[in-house]
Amino acid sequence: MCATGSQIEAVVILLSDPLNPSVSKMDIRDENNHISETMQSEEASSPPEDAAVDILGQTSYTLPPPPFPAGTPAPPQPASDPQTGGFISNILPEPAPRVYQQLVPLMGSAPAHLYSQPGTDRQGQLRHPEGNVPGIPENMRQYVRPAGELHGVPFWDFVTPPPPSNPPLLPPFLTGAPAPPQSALDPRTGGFPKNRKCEAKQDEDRLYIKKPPNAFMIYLKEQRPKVMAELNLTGSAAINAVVGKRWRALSKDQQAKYFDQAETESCRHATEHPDWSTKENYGKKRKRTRNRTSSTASEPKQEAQQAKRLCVMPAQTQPSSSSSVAKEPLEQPQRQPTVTNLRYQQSACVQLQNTQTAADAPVCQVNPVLPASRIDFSPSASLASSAAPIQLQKDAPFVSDTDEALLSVVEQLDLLLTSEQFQQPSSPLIGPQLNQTSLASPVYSALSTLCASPDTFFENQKEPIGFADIQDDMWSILPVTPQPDTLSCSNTPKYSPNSPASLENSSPSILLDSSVAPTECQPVSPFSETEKNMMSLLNDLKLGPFAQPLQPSSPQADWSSPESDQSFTPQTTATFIHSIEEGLSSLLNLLEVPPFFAEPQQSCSSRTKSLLEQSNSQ
DNA sequence: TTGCCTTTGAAGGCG
DNA sequence: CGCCTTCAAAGGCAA
Repeated sequence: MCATGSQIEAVVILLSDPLNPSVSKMDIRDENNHISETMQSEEASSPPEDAAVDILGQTSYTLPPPPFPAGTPAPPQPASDPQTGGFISNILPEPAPRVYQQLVPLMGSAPAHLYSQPGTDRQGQLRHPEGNVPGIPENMRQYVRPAGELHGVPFWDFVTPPPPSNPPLLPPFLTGAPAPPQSALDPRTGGFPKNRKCEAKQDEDRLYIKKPPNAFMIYLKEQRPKVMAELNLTGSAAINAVVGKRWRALSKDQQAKYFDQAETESCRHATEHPDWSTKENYGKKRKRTRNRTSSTASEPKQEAQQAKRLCVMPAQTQPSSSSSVAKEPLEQPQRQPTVTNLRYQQSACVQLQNTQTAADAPVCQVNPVLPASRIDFSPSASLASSAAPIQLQKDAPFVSDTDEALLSVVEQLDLLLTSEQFQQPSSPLIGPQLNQTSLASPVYSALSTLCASPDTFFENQKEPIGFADIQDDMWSILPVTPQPDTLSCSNTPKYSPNSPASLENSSPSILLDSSVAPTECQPVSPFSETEKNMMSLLNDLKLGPFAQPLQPSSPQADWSSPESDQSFTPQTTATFIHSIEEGLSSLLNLLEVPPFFAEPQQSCSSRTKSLLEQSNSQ
């Protein structure tokens, strides 16, 4: 996955088609019956696995390591390290580099990639330690540093290059970040300065800060477009009644994820508006409307709209769209299923307390919102938000299916990493080692970097990241260990840890086969069906048209050159993105991602189709 | 142009 | 503590 800045634009603007679900007109009276039917049909909407395999097998690249450590002088390595498949080695660390602090995965959230203050001595302090960094591949250890220990689990800092001098606007799906990253780091505090315009205006006009949504509101927002399509309803009152009915039909577990989201939103809201309370808005709504009535024309409304755009506009809302009908399908999906795991909730709190100064933020049980100097830009953390940071909405590009797909994959990685299976203490492959190994992966870090500065990510990316990387990543996180509940003989792991060395001459299918053969008594496969599917899928990844690395000498020129076989023209980019969209869609289906994304008809955006058609016609 | 409708949950006020 | 009110989203509709 690589592209120039313009090509990442292409990625970003690959818009989702408006939802085009097959409308099944139903009587609301049948709603109860429909609930289970819908769930079943959604589960059955996975595209054929074979298609996913075909599509996913597009590219193969060497693994790009993370950027050189910010605390060390730029290593005199070539832009493309033949050993590591390195990349962005010629990115100069200016100004102060940021440090992504890699923590233990939070509850239902991506592991926090925390922007931390690199300190005054950026040449020395961030130098990677000489000590061992458990769980980190050897060729990556120079890019990390231990950052502490939590419950016996070490975590580490991941050093990345600094943000560009003119950081780009973030797409809406990233706007959950607590502070706008387009602002330069405050040299004094190390954090992002607050939006002065918004702040000043808020002081001036006391901008209306909305309440954070509760769990049902999040669910309502997610379900409304579906209900509209399924029942062919338009009135919100009727729709809300249906959604309310569905909400009550949900189990506690199903509702839990929405409560988690609401908790996250509440924490974020509390951090962004520490002085705000619900009584702040008490009576204000009617009061505002009364004021609006008494004031002239649309000024108050414009003010309110501006307030929305500038300060508290939910990321799900497309700012330029005033058409409710068109807007609904473009809504961002809410944060998707989170793993309700108290242990990680607690860990999150500990981490928060561990990494921030006192009184920086209220104590959050989940997905703590960090002070400006330690902003969590992890993809899933971005997804976790529905509140946009200040001023990013106006010109923010749309989010494409691909963006969501990538983020969803990351989220799924999180889910895998935070699943019970990965936390069983008896497994040698779980816990910090596996987590850190996988989270240190280039794709994961690249995705995080992409999310931190999407417009420049590909500019800085001197080496492509392809599906081989994703393959390695996904494969690396697969629990290559028997599941205790399926073992019939012993608890002794039958497989070596899925370290790079152990996998050196192994393919997923080989190991998959070996899972049946090598032991004396193994009537039950130790792998779940999902794992098998993933292994099979990953094993079938093929070399694709982007398998050859780009020439690092003039990367951007080459990438944009239509004469170059290896270039990323808009057409090849479209093809590539198309494959990502469909491939990830299939992959997400295997991972049982909720149907908000895994609807096959949405896997290829109209924009992508258009680009593909252009490509074919040329 | 504005408020109502309609849902659930959170939060604050009040007795 | 329990009850009540308001507000989060949002799009049609009546006044």
